[in-house]
Amino acid sequence: MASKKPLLICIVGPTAIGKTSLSIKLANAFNTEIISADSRQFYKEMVIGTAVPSSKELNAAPHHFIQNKSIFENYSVGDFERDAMEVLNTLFKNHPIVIMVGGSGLYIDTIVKGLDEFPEVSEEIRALLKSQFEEKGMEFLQEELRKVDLSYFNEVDIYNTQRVMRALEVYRSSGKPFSDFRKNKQPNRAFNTLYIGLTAEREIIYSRINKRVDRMVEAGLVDEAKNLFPHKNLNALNTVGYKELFNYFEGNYTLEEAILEIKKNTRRFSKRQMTWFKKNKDITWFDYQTNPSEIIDFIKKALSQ
RNA sequence: GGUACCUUAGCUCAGAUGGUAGAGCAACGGACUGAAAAUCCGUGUGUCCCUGGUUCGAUCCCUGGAGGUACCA
Repeated sequence: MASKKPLLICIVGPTAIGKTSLSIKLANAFNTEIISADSRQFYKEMVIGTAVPSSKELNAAPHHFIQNKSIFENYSVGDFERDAMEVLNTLFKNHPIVIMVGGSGLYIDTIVKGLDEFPEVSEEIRALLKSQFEEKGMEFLQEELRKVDLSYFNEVDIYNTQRVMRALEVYRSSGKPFSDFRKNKQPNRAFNTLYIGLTAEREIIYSRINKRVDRMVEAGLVDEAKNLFPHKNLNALNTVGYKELFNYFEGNYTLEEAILEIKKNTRRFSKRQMTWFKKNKDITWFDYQTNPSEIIDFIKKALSQ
């Protein structure tokens, strides 16, 4: 490689495709460590439903950002960018290559491409927006956004409450329109990136998902969710595999229905993941059955160029 | 074997005095800058069982089949 920059290998792909297993093999092959970019595997209270790597897998290679947070903490992409960049920079001091795996496209992009800087938003501002939305409805928020940030108003899906509220909380915190902060600047990262994508035909992905959900239930997912049920309103628990079981506990579904819903929502999730990754033309895709040694050779070849 | 009813989208079903069809679910496509496993937007994908007939025109009516369900034997 011409430059002396270290290399971040990003392993991406839909859920249940085998990213964890590949990442460990690559970490061992290149004698390095793994950064997880998975917005749910952070949380130590969720184990079965998030398909966290097993203790055997965790012992096979050093992992970062696995079960290092609690569902009672608020954790966001911005926090992840700060924390992960710090770990990454430390790792690069001793490792020319680091592996990052994850199914959360935004989290991957955040490390590779960076986020723009946005102001801090206080809990009070967020809470007020929420209550205004509940009392006065979406039109009220849309109207404010139209007045203070016409540019973003025209761009955003104004029926997406999360987006509209986000833009308004930034405006109310800073007095400046949200679109002013969206500079889309590409930070100069001190590393190169190589994307490895794992994929398969839709039918295969879906059948792997269905089987994995069955295995999760056998492994005790229902009990795990039952213990978390009292905290069901926490953001971190708005998660496939848990929210459907909360509905079962509340009597809205039978257990069988809840399990079918988990499978369906996981399928839809995997489709959204693919939509995100398809846009990224830098990803080299491999079939999920590809022998890891073939992928290792591919990386070595890329390194030598 | 007889009688009745049924056969329309991947599934469950609706429908038009005859003008090639539509709901729910599933599925599919897309967006994405601190909630992202979240949130939001968009899309009917069809040999209307087969076969002759009547008709300008049949998925609809008539003939004859095939398959299914129920009841009677």
